[in-house]
Amino acid sequence: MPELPEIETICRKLTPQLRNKKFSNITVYRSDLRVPIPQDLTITATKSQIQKIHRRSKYLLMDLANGLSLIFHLGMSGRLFFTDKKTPRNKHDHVYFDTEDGLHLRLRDPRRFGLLTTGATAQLFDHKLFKNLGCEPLSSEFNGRFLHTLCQKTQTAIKSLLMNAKYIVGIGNIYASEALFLSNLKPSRITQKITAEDAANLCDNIKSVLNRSIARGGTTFRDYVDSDGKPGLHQLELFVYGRGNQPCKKCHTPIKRVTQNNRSSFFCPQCQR
DNA sequence: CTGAGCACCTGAGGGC
DNA sequence: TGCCCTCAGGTGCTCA
Repeated sequence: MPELPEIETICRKLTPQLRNKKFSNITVYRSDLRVPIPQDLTITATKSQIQKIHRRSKYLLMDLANGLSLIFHLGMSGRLFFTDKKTPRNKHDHVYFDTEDGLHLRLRDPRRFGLLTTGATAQLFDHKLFKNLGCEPLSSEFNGRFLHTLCQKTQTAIKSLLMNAKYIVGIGNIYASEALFLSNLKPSRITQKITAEDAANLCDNIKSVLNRSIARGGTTFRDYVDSDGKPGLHQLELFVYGRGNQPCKKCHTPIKRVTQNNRSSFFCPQCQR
């Protein structure tokens, strides 16, 4: 479900509510997510202060005072949200987190493509889940030259490259489609045919679409909500994603939907080349 | 090694 | 109402 802007939104919302607090109790109802939830989580992650909540790629991380970090991934259908403790349990509410001051957070994930595990904070980026991750698109390291070099040394469709986390993290199906539209590049354009100028432009558009979405609390295309149950607003600004057969907002040509790597790609056949 | 294809899992929505 | 199909914000394995 969520891409970088949605995880960033959740991260920013959780920080003021959880920082410097402790989980008094964690209850696991179902542990067989994509990566099984460790048996000892209910012991190791309680009674220790939450010092920092941050994001790497589409992972949400909570660093605890005891040197352990909680690692969350929401997959396609995951939600991390506060609710009343008395709210009846949905059958896909896999974990309950109670804080010492009475907050109640739940992890819900119907498809179970997400994960919740732990890792040593000091060696987090040597962790199996992180060690092969590429560049953060909102960092200064990610610039036009970096992207152009990447395009030169790979031979694939540009959209596949943008969505490949070993090169660039956090960009999923929505933002890849949107950034390519803003750059007038069709998703199937072969990377080696991307010029330095295209790459610089695409890089700027990736940053701006991600930043604009974060500013609007993310994109709610189907059912994304943040930790307060609020949907995002960026879907109001989508140019192509989910708009198959509808007129292009720039030139009125019908938007095309094609399948690429088993995922839908949307683009304007007139504006994007 | 690289890149494409598919599996993992559940639910929603449309057509008949 | 039900059945069968397609589709869904991700990732990682397998195969050529």
